[in-house]
Amino acid sequence: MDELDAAIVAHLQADARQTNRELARTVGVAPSTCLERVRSLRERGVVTGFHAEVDLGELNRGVQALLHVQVRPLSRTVIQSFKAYAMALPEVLSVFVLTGGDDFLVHVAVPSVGSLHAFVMDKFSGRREIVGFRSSVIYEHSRKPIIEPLDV
Amino acid sequence: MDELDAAIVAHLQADARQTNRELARTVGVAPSTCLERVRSLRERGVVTGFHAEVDLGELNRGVQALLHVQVRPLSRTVIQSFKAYAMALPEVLSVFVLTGGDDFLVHVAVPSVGSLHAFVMDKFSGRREIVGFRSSVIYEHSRKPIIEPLDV
DNA sequence: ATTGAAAGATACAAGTC
DNA sequence: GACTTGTATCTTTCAAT
Repeated sequence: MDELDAAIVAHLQADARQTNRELARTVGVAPSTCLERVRSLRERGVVTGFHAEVDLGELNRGVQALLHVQVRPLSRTVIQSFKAYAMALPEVLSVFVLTGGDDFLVHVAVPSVGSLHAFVMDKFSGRREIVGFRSSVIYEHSRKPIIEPLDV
Repeated sequence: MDELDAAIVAHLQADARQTNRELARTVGVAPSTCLERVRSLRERGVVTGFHAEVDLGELNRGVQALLHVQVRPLSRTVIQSFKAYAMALPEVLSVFVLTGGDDFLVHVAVPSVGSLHAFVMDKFSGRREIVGFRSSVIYEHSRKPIIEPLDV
């Protein structure tokens, strides 16, 4: 991970579809060198994939929320099965498992506030392992476009 | 947004770097048709960009946490400036602004638990607008690879 | 709106320093 | 490890359906 690798990783996070020639010119090396570096970054697992980003509003999912869930008992089985259950729901974007093991944070995106209410009622209310529940609507979510390596 | 658009959006989320030919063959149309659909999806803002995904561990950021922050007073200025402050910190991945306006959720990735402690102390402890603070280490974060449109 | 073919640009591999 | 050159493949445009 030298300076060149870091520059390539940064530019690929910003635009994964620029041509290898363009990327090479931007970071100041020959195209073949750049291609080899990108290949190496993928093989080493630094770059894990290339993905299109979508607009949630355009996908009829303009309302986002965070669902804070507490489950019991604190067995591996309960935690794993709740996580699998949540990830299988179409409304869910991602699931955070928090240390301690009793807390989940579920990030969802749904068509409307009304459908959020229905979703919570239909998919979470009945579950016996849930002993605590709180939902917050997201007013705004800013993700950093480029994630840089931190100094050791 | 017909079936073809949905299929293209799904496949581009899974792999943004497959060739147009390959994508066309997968969804069952001619390459030129596929190219025109992708262009239209970008122009309509359904697909907002193409980005490389990186491994946080490889970037020396193997420890993730969620910082729950409450600020006061509830003025637009305080909220905006706190958000801008957080987004400018290299350790921060994303910031959620929650409805009500008093709550932020800050997603961070740092090299170690020790550096998390230092980060919280150095960057949040001193700030006068913060009236509540709680941090949770993330044991696991599963993001769904493909986000699908929901029915109206 | 979709298609097929033609023109220009690109990725990728081989060989050299 | 990086660069230059050559070839196969791809993107992109355009006239036609």
